Amino acid sequence: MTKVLQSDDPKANYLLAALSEEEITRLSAVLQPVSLKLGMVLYESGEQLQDVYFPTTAIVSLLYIMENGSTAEIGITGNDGVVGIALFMGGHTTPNRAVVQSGGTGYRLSSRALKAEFDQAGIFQKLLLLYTQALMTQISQTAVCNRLHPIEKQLCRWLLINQDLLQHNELIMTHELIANMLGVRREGVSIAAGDLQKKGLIKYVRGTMTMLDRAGLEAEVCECYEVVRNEYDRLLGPYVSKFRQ
Amino acid sequence: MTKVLQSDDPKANYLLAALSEEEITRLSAVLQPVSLKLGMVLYESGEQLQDVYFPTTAIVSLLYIMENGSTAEIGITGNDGVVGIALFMGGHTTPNRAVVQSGGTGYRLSSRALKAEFDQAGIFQKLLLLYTQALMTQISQTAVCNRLHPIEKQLCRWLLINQDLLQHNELIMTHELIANMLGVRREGVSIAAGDLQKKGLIKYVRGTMTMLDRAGLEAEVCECYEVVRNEYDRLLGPYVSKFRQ
DNA sequence: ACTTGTATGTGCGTTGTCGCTCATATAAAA
DNA sequence: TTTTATATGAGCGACAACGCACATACAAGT
Repeated sequence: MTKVLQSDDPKANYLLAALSEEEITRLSAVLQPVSLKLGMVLYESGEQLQDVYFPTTAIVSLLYIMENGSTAEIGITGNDGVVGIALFMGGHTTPNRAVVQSGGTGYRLSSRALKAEFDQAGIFQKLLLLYTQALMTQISQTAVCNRLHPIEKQLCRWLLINQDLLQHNELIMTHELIANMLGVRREGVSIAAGDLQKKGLIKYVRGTMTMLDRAGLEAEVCECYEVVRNEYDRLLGPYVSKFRQ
Repeated sequence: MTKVLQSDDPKANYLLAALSEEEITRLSAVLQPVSLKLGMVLYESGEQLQDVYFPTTAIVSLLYIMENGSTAEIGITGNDGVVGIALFMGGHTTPNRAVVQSGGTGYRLSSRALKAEFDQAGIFQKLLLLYTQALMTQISQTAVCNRLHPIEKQLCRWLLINQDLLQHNELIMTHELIANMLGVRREGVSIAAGDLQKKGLIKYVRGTMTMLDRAGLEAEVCECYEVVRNEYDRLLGPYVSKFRQ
């Protein structure tokens, strides 16, 4: 596999792109470009974090694992945020797992460097805290959505969120894996996906799913999608708006 | 209604109790004791927050309100935490409502005073961020619990959480209100509560519910309760352990 | 070409929760 | 005491999601 990192740039991550000149020069000395491969575990539930990650093209899923082994996604981070919040929040770990859901690139920052920069109390700190709040909204909305909305709506939401973070419309993902994310049965996903395909909104074959009609998906999705997106824009829009289309 | 505030003390709130001498003297000049009455709305969804609240005997519920009016609780704060996280996270507001679920007392801190103290980057800041992380765990677990566990288990969890924050075993709360918290039908709560009552774990009459057998409830509850509690203890235990029994 | 592994489709019966309606019981107000 | 409001109990049918079992279809390797 060839190194694709040269075409990348820290500014592909919205948070890094919004830093001051001073901060970005300080950080670029310690930011390490990394290839985040599909399935890679960035941190395990309960395990002390060593680094935070700023995805650029990769998408990382925050997964909750129950005692009986069933899983559910509580949040998704791409180039809109940072993975490893527990490091600057002070907990050093969290009871969830971070898994690369869509392979790509990102930047790694060591715990030490992160704390040093965080304690400068500049824009960096501000952005990290704002992103954390945005993530809380995402998690909250997931809680509510799980409670009140049918699988098909949730699948739409999940697809739209992923499309926002992807640079393209193709998702390498089986129904089985999606089911693990949504915390439902594989069959449930197959049926919902089958419906969406009949409606012409998506198409899929053996592990790849393509979003065909974004407007159509937005018409199907529950309010939860927009609430989270609007809140992200409200919180971070002033800093990153120029980078979102 | 008589003022009951004289018997109260900021140190009844775990976070305030864990501050340094210096911090607490600085803050006690600006902390205002307040009576938090049942049903009082501390902030509305989307409304700019003016103050944060440190409950002492009151319990505050973080409620999510859907477009169709249905509600669901995403978190609960009592004397273990602080209400109004959006103020120091930088968002100034959040898409949820904070309602007093159990009347009592607390301390109010103005936005200005909060920010001033937060920016001192002392224990106060550290505790607020740690509590925020604990709250994220609570919200995450709610998301997962909503997805995977039946109403009766969730009711057990909700009762235990409340008991932890109460100084007694009696909850002034109708099935209808509990249903709004859990985001389920009133009948669902009635049936679950009826079951628990048959098992002798609780008893209730018209708007008051009494926890009779804590060990029994702990035997019934899903893992979600303990995960959240353990994570709180892990994060804040070093600072507040002496104040929890 | 054939086998094997994996992805998706389909069809059960079961359960939990839903929305609805109405009955009953208790508390508060008149 | 009587009336009124509110809290809880109970009984429908409907439906979404469950767990399970198995069929089919496609892909990769031998």
